Amino acid sequence: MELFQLETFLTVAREKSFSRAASRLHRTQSAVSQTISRLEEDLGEKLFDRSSRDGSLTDAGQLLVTYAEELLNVRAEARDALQELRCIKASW
Amino acid sequence: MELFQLETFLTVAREKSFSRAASRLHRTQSAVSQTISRLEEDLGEKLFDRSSRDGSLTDAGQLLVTYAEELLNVRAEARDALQELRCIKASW
DNA sequence: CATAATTACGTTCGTCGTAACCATA
DNA sequence: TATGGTTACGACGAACGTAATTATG
Repeated sequence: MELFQLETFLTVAREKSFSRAASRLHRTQSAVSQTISRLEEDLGEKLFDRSSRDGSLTDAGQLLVTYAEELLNVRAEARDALQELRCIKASW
Repeated sequence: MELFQLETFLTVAREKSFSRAASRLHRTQSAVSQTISRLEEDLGEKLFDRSSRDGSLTDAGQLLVTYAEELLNVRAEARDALQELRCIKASW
């Protein structure tokens, strides 16, 4: 479970579509599909229900959304904090 | 900035040594060194002060510790939650 | 049938270990 | 000079895109 995979997962979950997620991520449908497959394999859980093509999440998928959001938010905070530190040090 | 890299970083920071971190992570010194180098390159910041060999953190390194801890904790929570879901579903 | 997702294939990039190298206490 | 960290090198795995395939509405 890496942040790159979670970013992909969350984009698909939000767009409710592999193809729209791919477009938003500037990747191909194929790449997104492969990344999600690897994440599912790693977790041992399907995250999306492929039977209906409306991009609906499984139970595990729904559960993961919240954690994925938090993880990506914290990473963003970390980046901001580092940037802030750079600014402070530059003004020395 | 990926969780794999942060796990490596945090282990080095806690052990205050690349070699002890490597041992704990069941990797070689070299692998740990390379992973840290890539992370530093990605962030555009040195995280450890190599001049003194006591494994001391730079300002950026100290700042990152807190975020790295939180990120790894949240991932652990996510894994626990998924496991819990599996147990619940198994009892159906 | 048209659109969405998966699979196959070759390429690229990050991590790995081994081994050689550099540095410092 | 012994120990800790880095660099060079080749191997492996995960990501990529293209293109062919499958499946669903």
